[in-house]
Formats: sequence, structure tokens, C-alpha cells
Amino acid sequence: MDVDRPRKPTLDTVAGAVGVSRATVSNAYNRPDQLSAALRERILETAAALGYPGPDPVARSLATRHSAAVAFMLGQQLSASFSDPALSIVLDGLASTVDGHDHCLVLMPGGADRGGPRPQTVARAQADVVVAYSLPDDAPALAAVRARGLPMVVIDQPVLPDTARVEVDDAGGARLAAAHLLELGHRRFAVVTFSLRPDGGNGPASPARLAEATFRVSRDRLTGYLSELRAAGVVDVPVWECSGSRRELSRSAGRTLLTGDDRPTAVLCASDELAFGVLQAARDLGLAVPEDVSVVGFDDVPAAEHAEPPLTTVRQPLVDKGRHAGELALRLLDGGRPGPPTRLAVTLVERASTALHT
Amino acid sequence: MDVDRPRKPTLDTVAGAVGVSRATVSNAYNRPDQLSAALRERILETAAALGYPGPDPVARSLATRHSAAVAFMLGQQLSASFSDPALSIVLDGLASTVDGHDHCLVLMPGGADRGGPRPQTVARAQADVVVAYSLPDDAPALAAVRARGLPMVVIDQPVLPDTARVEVDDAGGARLAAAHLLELGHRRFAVVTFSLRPDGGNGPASPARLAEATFRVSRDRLTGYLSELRAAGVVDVPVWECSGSRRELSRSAGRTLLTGDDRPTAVLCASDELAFGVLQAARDLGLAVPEDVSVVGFDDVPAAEHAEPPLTTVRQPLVDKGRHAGELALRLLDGGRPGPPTRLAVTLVERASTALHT
DNA sequence: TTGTAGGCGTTATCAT
DNA sequence: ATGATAACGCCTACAA
Repeated sequence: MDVDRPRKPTLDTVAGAVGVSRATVSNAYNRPDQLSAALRERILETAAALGYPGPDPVARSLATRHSAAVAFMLGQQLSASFSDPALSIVLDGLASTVDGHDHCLVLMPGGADRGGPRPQTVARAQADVVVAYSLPDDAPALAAVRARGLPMVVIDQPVLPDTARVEVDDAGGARLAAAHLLELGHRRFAVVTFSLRPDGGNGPASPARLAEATFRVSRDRLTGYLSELRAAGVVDVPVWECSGSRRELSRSAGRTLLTGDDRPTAVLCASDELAFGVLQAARDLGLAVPEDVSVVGFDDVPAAEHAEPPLTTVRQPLVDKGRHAGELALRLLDGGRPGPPTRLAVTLVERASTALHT
Repeated sequence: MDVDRPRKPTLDTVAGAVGVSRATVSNAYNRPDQLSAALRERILETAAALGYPGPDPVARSLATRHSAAVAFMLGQQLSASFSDPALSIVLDGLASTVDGHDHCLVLMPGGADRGGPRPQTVARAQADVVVAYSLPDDAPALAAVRARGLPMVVIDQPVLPDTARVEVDDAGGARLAAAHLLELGHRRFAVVTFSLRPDGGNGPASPARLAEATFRVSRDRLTGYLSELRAAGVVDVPVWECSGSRRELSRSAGRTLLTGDDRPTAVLCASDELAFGVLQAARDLGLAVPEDVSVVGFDDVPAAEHAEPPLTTVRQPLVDKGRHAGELALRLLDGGRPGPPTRLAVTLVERASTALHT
């Protein structure tokens, strides 16, 4: 008559009850062909009677050295996964690839400073492969993943040794947009970008700060915009950095930028979300788009088409981005090697938010 | 001169190299105050030199018996988490609560049949608490979670012993909507619902099928609609079941329902997404909303306000739903008891898609 | 402050 | 077909 507290049954408990060894019980669950149907039946029954929930997943992971999960690291709060339009489309693509492979998708929190998950968080995450999305180039999380020796695929990140990668021609897309505006006769521009560095910077960005940008996407889009303009002789373009890709931020940026006599006739934004804010700012100031000011975005999220006016923007294949990342991740999961990066094309989508400068 | 293959270093390796015990190395990572700063420093240095990535998360989980993760089970594909508007708002709320607690969010794939994760998937998932959302009442996944003894919080599910729960008054909301339409003088109705059972059913739903519905949400909204109508003497209301909450499905449903002389003058939908499809169907058929037919939705997702025409709908606090679920989950994580269910209110939002029946 | 020893629950490799 | 036994890598009293 034991007085033990009701401890959860384990493989051992069941083995003892049935009178077989642990190995056999384990086999009953994982290799039905390794034991007689009758014995297996008896084991499973006793297990049920004992309330044994089946092999513990953590213990199994320890023994098998894999956990049937793919992790996703982002540079933002967890909730951005579901609220940021562009990000959630990428995740949709990733998820649709992972779906049907019976793997869980582990979302790692990125911390409020946009710097990506803390190394400690990475160290604790249980996954067989990790997908990193738009982290600062020098994010500690990237090093932490490498330290753990986990295979990784990066999206919108610089080249990293031994890492699969899907990339988009951000600079080229940005140039397309700038060229479009130049063709329309614009000569006075402004640029609105999201974070250049994960430090919450918000406001006009100095050339020095531009040079120090650690977010590859911001940097490339910005460089694309500015270099195309410079090639056409347009210099001294004001750049406004928003601390995130949220329209409230660009709205107030827009209100400043679009005020004054020498206000720009065209605003280049690093994302559609930022462009929406600028559109709102123009409305706030009584400026007509595109008559008074042209606005272009980047991404071509679904809302771009329904904006007021419909937004001219650079389309990038967001779903494909996620999908490819997923495929690369699955390949790495199977022990495959990284291989060359997947390159995705961008296109300019001309809508009604841009027009000839009259 | 060993010829070992380069095996990954473990706590032991480091301990050996430094000349201390495993426990001390472990403490260096987890309890800095348990050893001298100097020794700790030396340990960490050697670890770095050896390429030791720090304590293995799986082994740690096995020993500590928790894994710093909260799991989310849904009745759909993983990708629905990011593409289904209502679901992603709930997840946004959940994520914003979990954010800052340094826990990962584990999304479990639900399988294509909407029946929820397979028991086997549940058995392998590594998490300390699980949140279940809108699964069939008899989903095997629910039993699997209980079998594992994991604490659980359910959203939009029937009462379950020993389980935290957040619930919404779906039936009441539905009654509100039906009453609204009755007041406007409507007498001929149709109802469009999403899945009643996880079997892909799509088409007119018989009373028998209604009675057998296993999705609590579908059942309650449907019951709310029909009982309110019945109380007003309106019977024989056709119900169309769509196999998912997607507008393409309800669009074709709508085209059938809105055809014929005795077509309904009002359509009650189980979700906004379904209502959008019906709106489209009306357009397809050249019917004006609300002049020819009134349409109401359920949820009040952001798009409802911008629909053409703006959609009358039952608002439920989606973000709060997720947030509360998150709070309950965190409480369970801390060893708290389930407590009474959190009840959330719904309200009718009258917009332009409903009007007097003339 | 540091070390010892036992445990966490499985899987995997050989024998038998 | 089954069973011993050794990993898997770490945590944590408790002892020293």
C-alpha cells in the first residue's frame, strides 16, 4: 500500500504493469511491426487503463534529436505576425508549405526594440530549423542560431555562410519606382522609410545614419530610390525615418514633409503601409493625390489596390517569398544543403496615386 | 590524439575542459550567483572557445518539465492563422498578451478536414499550455490534450471539465441580428453558415444535419437566427452550409439562394466573410443591397465597414477574445486554476446593408 | 563556492 | 519477438 502521490505514468510504469520491458512498450507506439499484435494490443490497453498519455514529446525529442517544428524569428513583436499585412502574407506562404508536413510552426517573440529575438530566447526554442525574416544584419539572434548549429533560411537578409536564402530585388524595385516618377517630370522628392536601425529612431535621417543602416530592406530600398534620383541629378532628398511600418507614423511624417512652399511633388515610401499614412497626411493638408503630390509605396499588399486613390507601388511576391522559404526549410530539414539563393522579381504597378508633374 | 568525429560539445565537455563539475557549468548559465564571477567567466570563455552553444533546450525541458511555449490548436490549416481575418485578429490579441513573457507561440497544424490537429500531432507538440480555438466539440485533439495532462484554455468551445474558457454570446448576437431584420419587416429569410461538421459538407443543410452540428459556433449562431425567427412565426428558413468561411463559397451559395421568385429579402450569414460573398452574389444577379435584399454578417472584421455597402453585422470583441485567452493561459502556466469562464458581449452594428422591407 | 548523485522519459543498439 | 543497457543532455537537491 504505497502512499505515493499520483505520479504521472511513464513508459516504465506501463512496462511494469504489463510485465515487459520499456523497449517493447516503446515499440508498441513507434514500431508496431516489431512485436506481436496481441502483445501490442495488451500494452495499449494497459496504457489506457493507467492513463498513460503516450511517449513524452520532450523525452522523445531528446532521444531522437529532432522536434518536428520549424521556428520563425521576426524583428518585431509576436503580434505583428498577425497584424502586419506584408508579414502575415509571407507567413501565410510559409505556413502553407509547412502544412501537411506535420510540423508545428514556432513563432519566436522578437522583443519590442525590433532587434530580433534575444539570444537567450533563441537558445531555448525547440525546433529543427529556423527561418529568419528581416532582422538587423547584426542581430544577435542570427549568431545564436549558428551557435546552436541549427540549419537556417533567411528572408530579406544579407548573405550568411551556410545559410539558405530567399531574396528580393529591393534596390531594383525602388529604382523602378523612382524612374517612374522622374519620367513623370518630378524633381522635388521626399522619401519615407521604416527603421534603419533597431533603436526606435524616428524623424529626419542624416546621411550618416543612412550609411549606418542595419536593416537590409530599408537600406536597399532607400539606396535604390536615392541612387536613381542622383543619377538624374536630383540630390538633397529629405529622408524621414519612421520607427516602424505603421501608417500613424508616416502620417505625421507626411504632415511635416508636405508642409512649406518647396514641398516635394512626389513621395517615395518604403512600404505600402507607410504610403497609406502619407496619403492620409495629404488629405489632412488638403492636398490632392496625385494632382498636388504623387505617392508610391512598396509591397503591393491587397489594400494598395483599394486605397484612395489606388496606390502605385512596387509589387513583390510576398506569398512566394514565404513559400520558397518554407521549401528551403523543408529541404534543410531533410539534411539538404543550402544551395544558391532563391531570387524573386519585383514589378512596378502603376495605379492612380502618381501622375505627371504639371 | 583522438580521432573522434567532431561531436557537439555538451555541458560535460565544458566541465571537463575547465576542470569543474557539470553542475557548476550549469550554474554558470542558470544561477550566476551560485559561483564566483571569476570561475563563471572562465567557464563561459572555455565554452565559447569550444563552440558550446549553451544548455540544450530539449534536455533542459526534460529536466525542468516545461518548455516556455504556449501552443495554439486550430481547426484549419496553419495558413488560416494568417489569412483568415477573424482568426488572425484573435491571434493578434493572444500574441500581444504572450509577448513580453518570453514564450514562444507554437501553432499546431489542424489538418485539411477542419477536424483539428491529429492526436498524434498533439502528442508531439512541446508546450506548457494549449489554447484551442473553434474545434469540433468532439475533436480528438481535445482529448489528446487532456490525456497529456496539459492545462488548456478553449475559445468558442463547449464547457470542458478543468479547462479555462472564454466565450462569446453567439446565440444572443444572432438573435439580435434576426430581430433587427424582423423589425424591418422582413419575412422571407435565408441563412448561410460555415461548417456544421468537419466533413467538408457544402450545400443546403437538412434539419437533421443542423441537429448534428458539432461546431459550437455554427450551432449557436444558427440556433440564434432560427429561434428568433421561429418566435416570430417565420419557419422553413433555408440554410446553406459552406465548407469554410470563405467568400467564394458563399458567393455561389448566394447565387442559388437569391434566384427565383420567392427569393429571400434578407440573408443572415454566420460570418462577415460569408456575407461578403453574398453581397457579391447579389451584385452578380443585379440585385441591389439593401433595396432588393438585406444582408447581415457576424464578427465585424475591419473590412465590414468598408464593404459595398457597409455591412450590418454583429460585433464580437475579437482582439479581447485572444487577449483574455492569453491571460488565462498565462495564469494556468503559473499553476493557477481555470476559474469561471470569461464572457464577452456582442453588439449589433447597423450599417447600410440592411433596410426596411418595402 | 563547488561537487556528487540521482532523475527527467525516451530511443536505439545489441543480444537473446 | 523481447529484453538489457547505454545513451540523450541537463537540472537540482544535498552534501562537502
